[in-house]
Amino acid sequence: MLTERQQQLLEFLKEYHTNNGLMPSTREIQEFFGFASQTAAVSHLRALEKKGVIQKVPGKARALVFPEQLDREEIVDVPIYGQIAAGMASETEQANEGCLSIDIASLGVPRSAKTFALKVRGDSMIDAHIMSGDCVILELKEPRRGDIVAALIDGETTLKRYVINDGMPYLQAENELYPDLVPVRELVIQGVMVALLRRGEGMVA
Amino acid sequence: MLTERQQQLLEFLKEYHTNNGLMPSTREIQEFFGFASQTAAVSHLRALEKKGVIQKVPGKARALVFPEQLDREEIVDVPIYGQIAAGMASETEQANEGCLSIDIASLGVPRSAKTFALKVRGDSMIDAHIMSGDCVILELKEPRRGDIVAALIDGETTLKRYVINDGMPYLQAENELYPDLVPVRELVIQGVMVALLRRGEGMVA
DNA sequence: AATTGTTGTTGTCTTTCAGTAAGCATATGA
DNA sequence: TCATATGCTTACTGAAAGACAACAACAATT
Repeated sequence: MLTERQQQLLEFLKEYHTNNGLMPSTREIQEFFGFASQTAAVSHLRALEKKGVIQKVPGKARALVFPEQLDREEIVDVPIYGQIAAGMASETEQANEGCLSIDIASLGVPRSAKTFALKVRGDSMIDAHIMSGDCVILELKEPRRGDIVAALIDGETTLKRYVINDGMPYLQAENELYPDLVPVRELVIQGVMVALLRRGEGMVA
Repeated sequence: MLTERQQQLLEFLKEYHTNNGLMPSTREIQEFFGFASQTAAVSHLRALEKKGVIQKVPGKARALVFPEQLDREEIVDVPIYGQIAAGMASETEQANEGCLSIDIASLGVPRSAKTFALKVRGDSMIDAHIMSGDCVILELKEPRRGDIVAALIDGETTLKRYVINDGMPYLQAENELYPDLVPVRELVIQGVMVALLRRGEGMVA
Protein backbone atom coordinates (compact mmCIF):
# COMPACT_ATOMS: atom_id res chain seq x y z
CA MET A 1 0.00 0.00 0.00
CA LEU A 2 2.73 2.45 0.94
CA THR A 3 5.68 2.97 -1.35
CA GLU A 4 9.25 2.54 -0.20
CA ARG A 5 9.75 6.28 0.19
CA GLN A 6 6.46 6.79 2.01
CA GLN A 7 7.39 4.01 4.42
CA GLN A 8 10.66 5.79 5.14
CA LEU A 9 8.80 9.00 5.80
CA LEU A 10 6.35 7.35 8.17
CA GLU A 11 9.24 5.71 9.98
CA PHE A 12 10.88 9.09 10.40
CA LEU A 13 7.69 10.62 11.74
CA LYS A 14 7.28 7.88 14.32
CA GLU A 15 10.88 7.99 15.38
CA TYR A 16 10.90 11.76 15.66
CA HIS A 17 7.70 11.64 17.64
CA THR A 18 8.85 9.05 20.16
CA ASN A 19 12.15 10.85 20.60
CA ASN A 20 10.83 14.37 20.91
CA GLY A 21 7.21 13.99 21.86
CA LEU A 22 6.10 16.18 19.00
CA MET A 23 5.92 16.09 15.23
CA PRO A 24 8.57 17.45 12.88
CA SER A 25 7.87 20.48 10.74
CA THR A 26 7.92 20.14 6.99
CA ARG A 27 11.29 21.87 6.92
CA GLU A 28 12.74 19.39 9.36
CA ILE A 29 11.53 16.55 7.17
CA GLN A 30 13.09 18.29 4.21
CA GLU A 31 16.40 18.61 5.98
CA PHE A 32 16.41 15.01 7.17
CA PHE A 33 15.88 13.60 3.70
CA GLY A 34 18.14 16.14 2.08
CA PHE A 35 15.42 17.61 -0.10
CA ALA A 36 16.15 20.90 -1.78
CA SER A 37 12.55 21.93 -1.17
CA GLN A 38 10.05 21.65 1.62
CA THR A 39 7.34 21.10 -0.94
CA ALA A 40 8.68 17.58 -1.42
CA ALA A 41 7.97 16.91 2.23
CA VAL A 42 4.54 18.50 1.97
CA SER A 43 3.51 16.40 -1.00
CA HIS A 44 4.65 13.25 0.76
CA LEU A 45 2.61 14.16 3.79
CA ARG A 46 -0.36 14.73 1.53
CA ALA A 47 0.11 11.26 0.08
CA LEU A 48 0.31 9.73 3.55
CA GLU A 49 -2.84 11.54 4.58
CA LYS A 50 -4.70 10.35 1.51
CA LYS A 51 -3.72 6.82 2.41
CA GLY A 52 -5.02 7.36 5.90
CA VAL A 53 -1.91 6.69 7.96
CA ILE A 54 -1.69 10.24 9.25
CA GLN A 55 -4.09 13.13 9.74
CA LYS A 56 -3.28 16.78 9.29
CA VAL A 57 -4.89 19.72 11.04
CA PRO A 58 -4.76 22.51 8.50
CA GLY A 59 -3.23 25.81 9.49
CA LYS A 60 -1.58 24.57 12.62
CA ALA A 61 2.10 24.03 13.22
CA ARG A 62 3.44 20.49 13.52
CA ALA A 63 -0.14 19.35 13.45
CA LEU A 64 0.24 15.76 12.33
CA VAL A 65 -1.54 12.99 14.20
CA PHE A 66 -1.53 9.25 13.94
CA PRO A 67 -5.23 8.25 13.80
CA GLU A 68 -4.79 5.29 16.17
CA GLN A 69 -3.41 7.65 18.77
CA LEU A 70 -6.57 9.72 18.69
CA ASP A 71 -9.20 7.12 19.46
CA ARG A 72 -6.90 5.62 22.01
CA GLU A 73 -8.04 5.93 25.58
CA GLU A 74 -5.89 7.79 28.01
CA ILE A 75 -2.73 5.96 28.95
CA VAL A 76 -1.75 5.77 32.59
CA ASP A 77 1.64 4.87 33.94
CA VAL A 78 1.40 2.36 36.75
CA PRO A 79 4.62 2.23 38.73
CA ILE A 80 5.89 -1.16 39.84
CA TYR A 81 7.00 -0.75 43.41
CA GLY A 82 8.50 -4.15 44.01
CA GLN A 83 7.78 -7.67 44.96
CA ILE A 84 5.05 -8.56 47.31
CA ALA A 85 5.90 -10.24 50.60
CA ALA A 86 9.34 -8.74 50.23
CA GLY A 87 10.15 -5.45 51.85
CA MET A 88 8.04 -2.39 51.16
CA ALA A 89 7.73 -1.76 54.85
CA SER A 90 7.18 1.94 54.48
CA GLU A 91 4.77 3.42 51.99
CA THR A 92 7.15 6.11 50.92
CA GLU A 93 9.88 3.66 49.98
CA GLN A 94 9.13 3.45 46.31
CA ALA A 95 11.66 1.09 44.85
CA ASN A 96 10.40 1.90 41.40
CA GLU A 97 11.26 -1.12 39.32
CA GLY A 98 9.88 0.14 36.09
CA CYS A 99 6.53 1.09 34.78
CA LEU A 100 3.53 -0.39 33.15
CA SER A 101 1.79 1.83 30.63
CA ILE A 102 -1.74 0.80 29.83
CA ASP A 103 -4.92 2.50 28.74
CA ILE A 104 -7.16 3.28 31.61
CA ALA A 105 -10.23 1.64 30.09
CA SER A 106 -8.59 -1.79 30.15
CA LEU A 107 -8.18 -1.55 33.88
CA GLY A 108 -11.70 -0.51 34.61
CA VAL A 109 -10.69 2.10 37.13
CA PRO A 110 -11.69 5.75 37.32
CA ARG A 111 -9.26 8.30 35.93
CA SER A 112 -8.68 9.77 39.33
CA ALA A 113 -7.71 6.45 40.92
CA LYS A 114 -4.26 6.09 42.38
CA THR A 115 -2.81 2.82 41.16
CA PHE A 116 0.39 0.90 41.51
CA ALA A 117 1.63 -2.58 40.75
CA LEU A 118 3.41 -5.33 42.60
CA LYS A 119 5.02 -8.50 41.40
CA VAL A 120 3.70 -11.58 43.14
CA ARG A 121 6.06 -14.05 44.72
CA GLY A 122 4.89 -17.31 46.15
CA ASP A 123 1.83 -19.43 45.59
CA SER A 124 -0.40 -18.49 48.49
CA MET A 125 -3.06 -17.18 46.11
CA ILE A 126 -2.85 -20.00 43.63
CA ASP A 127 -6.47 -21.05 44.13
CA ALA A 128 -7.51 -17.58 43.03
CA HIS A 129 -5.39 -18.32 39.95
CA ILE A 130 -2.71 -15.80 40.80
CA MET A 131 0.67 -17.28 40.01
CA SER A 132 4.13 -16.47 41.20
CA GLY A 133 5.57 -13.92 38.80
CA ASP A 134 2.21 -12.35 37.99
CA CYS A 135 1.95 -8.60 38.19
CA VAL A 136 -1.04 -7.39 40.18
CA ILE A 137 -2.38 -3.88 39.73
CA LEU A 138 -3.78 -2.32 42.86
CA GLU A 139 -5.87 0.70 43.55
CA LEU A 140 -5.68 2.80 46.68
CA LYS A 141 -9.18 2.53 48.12
CA GLU A 142 -11.26 1.05 50.85
CA PRO A 143 -11.54 -2.73 50.58
CA ARG A 144 -14.86 -4.51 50.56
CA ARG A 145 -15.24 -7.98 51.96
CA GLY A 146 -14.02 -10.56 49.50
CA ASP A 147 -11.62 -8.22 47.74
CA ILE A 148 -8.07 -9.32 47.14
CA VAL A 149 -5.79 -6.84 48.84
CA ALA A 150 -2.17 -6.09 49.49
CA ALA A 151 -1.92 -5.57 53.20
CA LEU A 152 0.67 -4.72 55.78
CA ILE A 153 -0.04 -7.12 58.57
CA ASP A 154 2.20 -7.03 61.60
CA GLY A 155 5.09 -5.59 59.67
CA GLU A 156 4.99 -7.64 56.50
CA THR A 157 3.21 -7.08 53.20
CA THR A 158 1.23 -9.88 51.60
CA LEU A 159 -1.42 -10.42 48.98
CA LYS A 160 -4.47 -12.06 50.46
CA ARG A 161 -8.24 -12.09 50.39
CA TYR A 162 -9.89 -9.61 52.74
CA VAL A 163 -12.55 -11.26 54.84
CA ILE A 164 -14.72 -10.01 57.65
CA ASN A 165 -16.10 -12.43 60.19
CA ASP A 166 -18.04 -11.26 63.23
CA GLY A 167 -16.97 -7.71 62.48
CA MET A 168 -13.37 -8.79 62.65
CA PRO A 169 -11.34 -8.31 59.48
CA TYR A 170 -8.64 -10.81 58.68
CA LEU A 171 -6.71 -12.13 55.72
CA GLN A 172 -7.23 -15.40 54.00
CA ALA A 173 -4.83 -17.18 51.67
CA GLU A 174 -6.23 -18.90 48.62
CA ASN A 175 -4.24 -22.03 49.23
CA GLU A 176 -5.15 -24.76 51.66
CA LEU A 177 -1.55 -25.05 52.77
CA TYR A 178 -1.53 -21.53 54.15
CA PRO A 179 -3.24 -20.45 57.37
CA ASP A 180 -5.50 -17.45 57.82
CA LEU A 181 -3.78 -14.33 59.03
CA VAL A 182 -5.49 -12.62 61.93
CA PRO A 183 -3.82 -9.33 62.74
CA VAL A 184 -2.19 -9.19 66.12
CA ARG A 185 -1.55 -5.48 66.23
CA GLU A 186 -2.31 -3.76 62.98
CA LEU A 187 -3.84 -4.34 59.59
CA VAL A 188 -3.05 -1.69 57.01
CA ILE A 189 -4.54 -2.15 53.57
CA GLN A 190 -2.15 -0.83 50.96
CA GLY A 191 -4.25 -1.46 47.90
CA VAL A 192 -7.15 -3.37 46.40
CA MET A 193 -6.47 -5.56 43.40
CA VAL A 194 -8.18 -4.37 40.26
CA ALA A 195 -6.29 -6.17 37.53
CA LEU A 196 -3.62 -8.72 36.81
CA LEU A 197 -1.01 -8.96 34.11
CA ARG A 198 0.86 -12.15 33.36
CA ARG A 199 3.59 -11.74 30.83
CA GLY A 200 6.53 -13.26 29.12
CA GLU A 201 7.34 -16.60 27.61
CA GLY A 202 6.99 -18.27 30.96
CA MET A 203 3.57 -19.50 30.04
CA VAL A 204 4.87 -23.02 30.19
CA ALA A 205 3.66 -24.72 33.32
CA MET B 1 2.99 22.06 44.82
CA LEU B 2 1.01 23.49 41.92
CA THR B 3 -1.27 26.42 42.49
CA GLU B 4 -4.94 26.35 41.61
CA ARG B 5 -4.41 28.25 38.41
CA GLN B 6 -1.45 26.16 37.35
CA GLN B 7 -3.49 23.02 37.92
CA GLN B 8 -6.18 24.41 35.65
CA LEU B 9 -3.62 25.12 33.00
CA LEU B 10 -2.15 21.63 33.18
CA GLU B 11 -5.62 20.16 32.96
CA PHE B 12 -6.28 22.18 29.85
CA LEU B 13 -3.02 21.06 28.27
CA LYS B 14 -3.82 17.40 28.89
CA GLU B 15 -7.35 17.70 27.65
CA TYR B 16 -6.33 19.58 24.53
CA HIS B 17 -3.63 17.03 23.86
CA THR B 18 -5.84 13.96 24.19
CA ASN B 19 -8.51 15.58 22.06
CA ASN B 20 -6.31 16.90 19.29
CA GLY B 21 -3.13 14.88 19.53
CA LEU B 22 -1.04 18.01 19.72
CA MET B 23 -0.34 20.85 22.10
CA PRO B 24 -2.09 24.22 22.11
CA SER B 25 -0.24 27.37 21.13
CA THR B 26 0.21 30.12 23.68
CA ARG B 27 -2.47 32.14 21.95
CA GLU B 28 -4.94 29.27 22.17
CA ILE B 29 -4.27 29.03 25.87
CA GLN B 30 -4.78 32.77 26.12
CA GLU B 31 -8.10 32.56 24.35
CA PHE B 32 -9.32 29.62 26.43
CA PHE B 33 -8.68 31.37 29.71
CA GLY B 34 -9.81 34.74 28.43
CA PHE B 35 -6.46 36.42 28.99
CA ALA B 36 -5.95 39.76 27.37
CA SER B 37 -2.37 38.81 26.62
CA GLN B 38 -0.53 35.75 25.45
CA THR B 39 2.31 36.61 27.78
CA ALA B 40 0.13 35.45 30.66
CA ALA B 41 0.01 32.02 29.08
CA VAL B 42 3.74 32.08 28.46
CA SER B 43 4.60 32.92 32.03
CA HIS B 44 2.33 30.17 33.28
CA LEU B 45 4.04 27.69 31.03
CA ARG B 46 7.37 28.90 32.34
CA ALA B 47 6.16 28.25 35.87
CA LEU B 48 4.97 24.75 34.96
CA GLU B 49 8.30 24.02 33.35
CA LYS B 50 10.21 25.19 36.39
CA LYS B 51 8.12 22.84 38.49
CA GLY B 52 8.94 20.02 36.13
CA VAL B 53 5.49 18.99 34.97
CA ILE B 54 6.11 20.01 31.37
CA GLN B 55 9.11 20.53 29.16
CA LYS B 56 9.48 23.14 26.47
CA VAL B 57 11.59 22.94 23.36
CA PRO B 58 12.64 26.51 22.66
CA GLY B 59 12.02 27.96 19.24
CA LYS B 60 9.63 25.29 18.11
CA ALA B 61 5.91 25.61 17.64
CA ARG B 62 3.55 23.83 20.03
CA ALA B 63 6.62 22.20 21.51
CA LEU B 64 5.40 21.22 24.94
CA VAL B 65 6.00 17.71 26.21
CA PHE B 66 4.93 15.84 29.30
CA PRO B 67 8.12 14.28 30.71
CA GLU B 68 6.44 10.96 31.54
CA GLN B 69 5.42 10.60 27.94
CA LEU B 70 9.03 10.81 26.83
CA ASP B 71 10.55 7.97 28.80
CA ARG B 72 7.51 5.87 28.12
CA GLU B 73 8.06 2.83 25.96
CA GLU B 74 6.25 2.56 22.70
CA ILE B 75 2.55 1.85 23.06
CA VAL B 76 0.97 -0.80 20.88
CA ASP B 77 -2.70 -1.27 20.21
CA VAL B 78 -3.76 -4.87 20.53
CA PRO B 79 -7.14 -5.46 18.91
CA ILE B 80 -9.60 -7.72 20.70
CA TYR B 81 -11.10 -9.93 18.06
CA GLY B 82 -13.70 -11.71 20.12
CA GLN B 83 -14.35 -14.58 22.40
CA ILE B 84 -12.46 -17.77 22.13
CA ALA B 85 -14.36 -20.95 21.32
CA ALA B 86 -17.00 -18.73 19.80
CA GLY B 87 -16.99 -17.98 16.14
CA MET B 88 -13.90 -16.56 14.51
CA ALA B 89 -14.03 -19.22 11.85
CA SER B 90 -12.23 -17.16 9.26
CA GLU B 91 -9.10 -15.21 9.99
CA THR B 92 -10.26 -12.13 8.15
CA GLU B 93 -13.44 -11.82 10.16
CA GLN B 94 -12.23 -9.29 12.68
CA ALA B 95 -15.11 -8.58 14.99
CA ASN B 96 -13.10 -5.85 16.62
CA GLU B 97 -14.51 -5.57 20.11
CA GLY B 98 -12.27 -2.80 21.27
CA CYS B 99 -8.65 -2.34 21.86
CA LEU B 100 -6.04 -2.82 24.48
CA SER B 101 -3.27 -0.24 24.54
CA ILE B 102 -0.19 -1.27 26.40
CA ASP B 103 3.50 -0.54 26.26
CA ILE B 104 5.39 -3.09 24.30
CA ALA B 105 7.97 -3.75 26.99
CA SER B 106 5.33 -5.11 29.37
CA LEU B 107 4.39 -7.76 26.87
CA GLY B 108 7.89 -8.91 26.17
CA VAL B 109 7.35 -9.21 22.46
CA PRO B 110 9.41 -7.75 19.64
CA ARG B 111 8.21 -4.54 18.08
CA SER B 112 7.56 -6.24 14.79
CA ALA B 113 5.34 -8.93 16.30
CA LYS B 114 1.75 -9.15 15.15
CA THR B 115 -0.43 -9.46 18.20
CA PHE B 116 -4.11 -9.73 18.97
CA ALA B 117 -6.24 -10.55 21.95
CA LEU B 118 -9.10 -12.90 22.70
CA LYS B 119 -11.44 -13.13 25.64
CA VAL B 120 -11.48 -16.56 27.22
CA ARG B 121 -14.73 -18.35 27.83
CA GLY B 122 -14.94 -21.57 29.72
CA ASP B 123 -12.68 -23.24 32.21
CA SER B 124 -10.79 -25.73 30.12
CA MET B 125 -7.49 -24.01 30.95
CA ILE B 126 -8.18 -23.51 34.62
CA ASP B 127 -5.23 -25.63 35.73
CA ALA B 128 -2.96 -23.25 33.85
CA HIS B 129 -4.66 -20.55 35.91
CA ILE B 130 -6.48 -19.03 33.01
CA MET B 131 -9.98 -18.09 34.07
CA SER B 132 -13.15 -17.48 32.15
CA GLY B 133 -13.25 -13.79 31.35
CA ASP B 134 -9.50 -13.40 31.14
CA CYS B 135 -8.07 -11.66 28.15
CA VAL B 136 -5.22 -13.53 26.49
CA ILE B 137 -2.77 -11.75 24.24
CA LEU B 138 -1.48 -13.82 21.39
CA GLU B 139 1.32 -13.43 18.93
CA LEU B 140 1.31 -14.72 15.41
CA LYS B 141 4.24 -17.10 15.32
CA GLU B 142 5.24 -20.71 15.18
CA PRO B 143 4.33 -22.59 18.36
CA ARG B 144 6.86 -24.59 20.31
CA ARG B 145 5.86 -27.66 22.23
CA GLY B 146 4.32 -26.71 25.53
CA ASP B 147 3.11 -23.31 24.36
CA ILE B 148 -0.44 -22.28 25.01
CA VAL B 149 -2.07 -21.56 21.67
CA ALA B 150 -5.30 -20.50 20.09
CA ALA B 151 -5.99 -23.07 17.43
CA LEU B 152 -8.56 -23.81 14.82
CA ILE B 153 -9.15 -27.50 15.12
CA ASP B 154 -11.70 -29.13 12.87
CA GLY B 155 -13.59 -25.90 12.42
CA GLU B 156 -13.63 -24.53 15.95
CA THR B 157 -11.26 -22.23 17.79
CA THR B 158 -10.05 -23.07 21.25
CA LEU B 159 -7.31 -22.15 23.68
CA LYS B 160 -5.23 -25.18 24.57
CA ARG B 161 -1.72 -26.34 25.24
CA TYR B 162 0.23 -27.40 22.17
CA VAL B 163 1.81 -30.78 22.64
CA ILE B 164 3.76 -33.02 20.31
CA ASN B 165 3.84 -36.74 20.91
CA ASP B 166 5.52 -39.14 18.47
CA GLY B 167 5.80 -36.30 15.98
CA MET B 168 2.03 -35.85 16.12
CA PRO B 169 0.86 -32.46 17.33
CA TYR B 170 -2.32 -32.29 19.33
CA LEU B 171 -4.05 -30.05 21.83
CA GLN B 172 -4.34 -30.62 25.52
CA ALA B 173 -6.74 -28.95 27.93
CA GLU B 174 -5.49 -27.93 31.34
CA ASN B 175 -8.45 -29.43 33.11
CA GLU B 176 -8.89 -33.09 33.92
CA LEU B 177 -12.51 -32.96 32.90
CA TYR B 178 -11.64 -32.15 29.31
CA PRO B 179 -10.23 -34.66 26.83
CA ASP B 180 -7.24 -34.15 24.57
CA LEU B 181 -8.03 -32.89 21.11
CA VAL B 182 -6.38 -34.81 18.32
CA PRO B 183 -7.04 -33.17 14.99
CA VAL B 184 -9.04 -35.23 12.57
CA ARG B 185 -8.49 -33.12 9.50
CA GLU B 186 -6.71 -29.90 10.22
CA LEU B 187 -4.87 -28.04 12.96
CA VAL B 188 -4.34 -24.34 12.30
CA ILE B 189 -2.51 -22.37 14.97
CA GLN B 190 -3.88 -18.85 15.10
CA GLY B 191 -1.60 -17.47 17.76
CA VAL B 192 0.73 -18.25 20.64
CA MET B 193 -0.12 -16.84 24.04
CA VAL B 194 2.40 -14.29 25.26
CA ALA B 195 0.50 -12.47 27.99
CA LEU B 196 -2.69 -12.41 29.97
CA LEU B 197 -4.76 -9.60 31.35
CA ARG B 198 -7.40 -10.10 34.00
CA ARG B 199 -9.37 -7.00 34.75
CA GLY B 200 -12.32 -5.50 36.47
CA GLU B 201 -13.92 -5.83 39.85
CA GLY B 202 -14.67 -9.45 39.20
CA MET B 203 -11.75 -10.47 41.33
CA VAL B 204 -14.12 -12.00 43.79
CA ALA B 205 -14.10 -15.77 43.46
C1' DA C 1 11.88 46.06 54.72
C1' DA C 2 13.38 43.56 50.91
C1' DT C 3 12.91 39.70 47.95
C1' DT C 4 10.75 36.37 45.42
C1' DG C 5 6.60 34.04 43.23
C1' DT C 6 2.00 34.53 41.27
C1' DT C 7 -1.04 36.48 38.05
C1' DG C 8 -1.64 39.56 35.11
C1' DT C 9 -1.45 43.91 31.52
C1' DT C 10 0.19 46.62 26.77
C1' DG C 11 3.10 46.52 23.43
C1' DT C 12 6.48 45.09 19.39
C1' DC C 13 9.59 42.15 16.84
C1' DT C 14 11.15 38.13 14.44
C1' DT C 15 11.18 33.51 13.25
C1' DT C 16 8.83 29.37 12.18
C1' DC C 17 5.95 27.25 9.36
C1' DA C 18 2.19 25.85 6.32
C1' DG C 19 0.41 26.56 1.88
C1' DT C 20 0.36 27.62 -3.03
C1' DA C 21 1.73 28.18 -7.97
C1' DA C 22 4.24 26.32 -11.81
C1' DG C 23 7.14 23.01 -13.67
C1' DC C 24 9.62 18.45 -14.83
C1' DA C 25 10.86 13.49 -15.07
C1' DT C 26 9.65 8.74 -14.47
C1' DA C 27 6.63 5.05 -13.62
C1' DT C 28 1.99 2.50 -13.81
C1' DG C 29 -2.24 1.34 -15.19
C1' DA C 30 -6.62 1.89 -18.41
C1' DT D 1 -1.80 6.52 -25.88
C1' DC D 2 -3.65 9.23 -22.44
C1' DA D 3 -4.41 9.83 -17.76
C1' DT D 4 -2.84 9.39 -13.16
C1' DA D 5 0.39 8.60 -9.30
C1' DT D 6 5.05 9.25 -7.66
C1' DG D 7 8.94 12.04 -6.53
C1' DC D 8 11.11 15.75 -6.95
C1' DT D 9 12.64 21.21 -8.17
C1' DT D 10 12.53 26.81 -7.55
C1' DA D 11 10.24 30.71 -5.79
C1' DC D 12 6.97 33.35 -3.01
C1' DT D 13 3.32 34.61 0.51
C1' DG D 14 1.12 35.36 4.76
C1' DA D 15 -0.47 33.63 8.86
C1' DA D 16 0.89 31.30 13.01
C1' DA D 17 3.46 31.39 16.90
C1' DG D 18 7.43 32.12 20.05
C1' DA D 19 10.20 35.64 22.44
C1' DC D 20 11.12 39.84 24.77
C1' DA D 21 10.70 44.45 27.23
C1' DA D 22 8.43 47.07 30.69
C1' DC D 23 5.11 47.54 34.06
C1' DA D 24 1.70 46.54 38.05
C1' DA D 25 -0.74 44.63 41.88
C1' DC D 26 -0.73 41.13 45.54
C1' DA D 27 0.65 37.44 48.26
C1' DA D 28 4.20 34.75 50.95
C1' DT D 29 8.64 34.50 52.74
C1' DT D 30 13.20 35.94 54.55
